[in-house]
Amino acid sequence: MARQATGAAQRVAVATEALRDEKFNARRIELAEAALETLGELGFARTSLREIAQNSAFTHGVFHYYFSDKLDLICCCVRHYKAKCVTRYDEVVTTAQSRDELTNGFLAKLAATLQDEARMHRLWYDLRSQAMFEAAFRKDVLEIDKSLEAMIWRIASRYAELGGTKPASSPAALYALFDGLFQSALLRHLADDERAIPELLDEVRRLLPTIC
Amino acid sequence: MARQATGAAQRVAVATEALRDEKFNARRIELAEAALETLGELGFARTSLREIAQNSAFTHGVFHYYFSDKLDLICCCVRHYKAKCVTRYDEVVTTAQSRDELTNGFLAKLAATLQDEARMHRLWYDLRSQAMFEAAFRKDVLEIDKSLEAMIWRIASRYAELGGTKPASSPAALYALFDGLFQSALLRHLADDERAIPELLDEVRRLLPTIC
DNA sequence: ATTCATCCTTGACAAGTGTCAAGCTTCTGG
DNA sequence: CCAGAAGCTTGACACTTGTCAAGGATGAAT
Repeated sequence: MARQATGAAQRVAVATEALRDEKFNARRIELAEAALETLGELGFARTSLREIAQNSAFTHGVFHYYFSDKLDLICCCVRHYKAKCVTRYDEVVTTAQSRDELTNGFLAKLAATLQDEARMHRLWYDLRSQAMFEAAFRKDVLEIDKSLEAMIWRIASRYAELGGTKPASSPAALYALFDGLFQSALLRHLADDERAIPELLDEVRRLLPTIC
Repeated sequence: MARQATGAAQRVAVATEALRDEKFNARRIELAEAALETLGELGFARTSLREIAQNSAFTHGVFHYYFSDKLDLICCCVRHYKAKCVTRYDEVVTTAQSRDELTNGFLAKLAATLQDEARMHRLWYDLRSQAMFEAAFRKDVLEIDKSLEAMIWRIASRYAELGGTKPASSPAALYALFDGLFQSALLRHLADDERAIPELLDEVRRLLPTIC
């Protein structure tokens, strides 16, 4: 009896703790999402905890209840950002039935994200640069970079498959190429260069058959 | 007579002013160089004027004698940085008499600069990211990016010429590819990945014949 | 209804920031 | 040699920063 009661109590305790953890984590993500807004607006260098709090429903003290310090918060942001972006093209990859369809779907998503999520993209490049100075970011950043490389590779593989060929480059080179082009287009787009997006699309359209 | 004297006096005045300007500019560059040291060490976000001054032979007040504000200083740094790096491979390009010679010379310089000047390179990526947030940097950054693209194009053109062919990609795509590969290798190198540099060299050696 | 842990706010702290004015030193032209 | 300009230092300013402790609100369990 006593043993059973204890066991039940323990199970309850474990369950409630798990629930608390879940709630705790949910709030962490909520705060991280709010932080991402401000980070995307101002960049890492100019973003303070107070500014983040002001653009959220909370006050600046909360962040020290949910995060050990500023680095912890930003690491959480980076990790959360990752989950949202590495699946961007997956639907196109799985549904496309021809090279043309895949190309058009890919280019459409590319143009859309460059247009609509420019602030998140520039934040990514900002944080990746920070990782070159701040060791605490490196692990997460390198992991995301690998995920993005895999994402590009899925597109290239499928493109090759639809033409009955094999990609002509390594995953690393392919990713470097797309990332470089995207980064350059993003900078030009943010500098109000209206040719940035169309020229990126042209370049990618021309490149796809030669490298995949 | 009066006219001549006035004319001579004016010439002298003009000359001395030019001299002063030159001295003034020399000091600006000296200060910018000191600033680059600290910026390369700490990154844009963590670098303060006092920190820069402490790592130099001057005190923090000087910077407001020579620069209107912090942005002005950093813009000067960026511009100065440019001049030093866009000619990095030019000697190799002009002296190489064969594809092998050019390849080996290029790869050697690539490895050397990644090893020895990693801090300057990460600063460049940092500042290029800053330009996505801070409009004041954009003009200079875009200009440097163009110069770097031209630098890569000189290598590719010469490589093609030495084999009697034409480069198979656009200058923009080629630069994006090399920049992406370099950036990724730099991050890995800074994360103490010893395979970063050799793998970059392998990748570039493999790529050169297929794209140039 | 009371108690107690959880969640969040508030206000304060020390340290650090860019900026600038006042004044010291050094150099230069007369 | 000396006056005045140029170059540089010093110290102060207003403000922002991350951090944290004290305490109020909230909600669940007894």
